[in-house]
Amino acid sequence: MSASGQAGETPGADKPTGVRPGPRRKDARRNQQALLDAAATVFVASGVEAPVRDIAAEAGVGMGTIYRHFPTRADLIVAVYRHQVDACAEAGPALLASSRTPYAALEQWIDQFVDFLVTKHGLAGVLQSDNSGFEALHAYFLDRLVPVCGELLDAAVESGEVRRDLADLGGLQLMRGVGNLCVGASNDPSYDARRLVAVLIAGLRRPAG
Amino acid sequence: MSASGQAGETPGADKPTGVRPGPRRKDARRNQQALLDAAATVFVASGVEAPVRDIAAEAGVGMGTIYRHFPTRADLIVAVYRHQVDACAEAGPALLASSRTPYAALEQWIDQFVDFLVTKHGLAGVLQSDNSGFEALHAYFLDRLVPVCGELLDAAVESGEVRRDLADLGGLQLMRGVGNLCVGASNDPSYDARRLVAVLIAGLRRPAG
DNA sequence: TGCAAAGCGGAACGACGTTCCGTATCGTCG
DNA sequence: CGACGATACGGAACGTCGTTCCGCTTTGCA
Repeated sequence: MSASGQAGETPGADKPTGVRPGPRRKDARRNQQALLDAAATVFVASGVEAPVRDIAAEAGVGMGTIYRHFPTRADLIVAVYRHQVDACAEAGPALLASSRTPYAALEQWIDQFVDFLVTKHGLAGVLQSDNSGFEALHAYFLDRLVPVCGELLDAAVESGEVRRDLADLGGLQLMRGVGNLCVGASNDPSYDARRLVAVLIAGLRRPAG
Repeated sequence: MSASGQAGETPGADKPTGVRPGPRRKDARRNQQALLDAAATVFVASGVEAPVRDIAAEAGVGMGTIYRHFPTRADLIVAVYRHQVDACAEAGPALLASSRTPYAALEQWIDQFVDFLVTKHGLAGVLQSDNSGFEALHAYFLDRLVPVCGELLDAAVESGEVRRDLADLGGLQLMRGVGNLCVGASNDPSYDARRLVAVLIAGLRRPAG
């Protein structure tokens, strides 16, 4: 099941973040880093849907190299944004501890997530499962973030701030909804994803005071 | 209304929507209809993102023919779903007149719109502006539906059911939000777009009674 | 220093949207 | 009724994309 398939190879169970067993050879390691840098640059300039060739060119490597290090573009995207995703995941419990109420924590966490998505051109558009070849990206983002989101949601239900009939909505659906609302947000200044997400989150709330 | 691009060819500026200016020659008219039927069939079978060649093959025509009748795939999609879009547009004022409150009308109208989107595989995914070459589709759907949605929203604000601070949200943003929430809904049974849309619409409501 | 193994570049492939143009068909006018 | 120009047709061809493949180069170890 291709649990990981990220930069290096992590055969066993997944190790959360952190150390990756880089390639054995020095030039390979250097190219891998060049690829990551180039991808980050190109993603900022042209969005995450930029042609693979552009990234290879920016890094000064051939097509074979890019695909050996990152079997699919999704793996590259995951590698580039991995630490930001991890930061977002780790922010969840922290917010839950520091905020006044679970709902406030959920609000802030979603805000942070939306910021992340909106900042990266086209990232949200690629999070949809109907796209082809992005299972890895999907898998990583979701595996990492869904449990956090689910916990926040559950806590907010438990505290009575969120409608009980939404208890079974689940972190996955909420995240997909939020992600979907962010699609196209970076391209069109007349579309305010943050505002719509805020409306969605407001809709979770229990009606009467 | 109508800014553009529909079935036939538009030599100069725009042409009024609604009536098809069928081609002058009989075989042309026949092929155009065959294309529409084929497209409808293929869209149901493979989604609206099906390759143009598949549609041409299903219709038994060549590539040139399909592009002469429908300069871009978006025009074909618009032509196929035009009457459903029109029906949706016309349902707006009717619901406003027949429902107990403007908010109820808005709810029902959105429901109908979501049904439409979810039923067509991948249609929602194509409504995003970040995709290429779908301006025509975007233009038609939006030109037709946005004013209706805006009216319903305005009425619901006016009646005090919807938060006043959302008065300037506009039909466009609300529709884009709803459309975005429907992305990928047909492919993944675990994602309930209708439910999330309901949450979004609930979020429009004024909080305390 | 030699020699696998590991890694590299980029040509090549297939799918796609779209364009182009030689040919076939239509409908009209003589 | 039989041409003849306009109209429409088919499908090959082009450019772009993601991805694969393979002959060559580099590396690191003995």
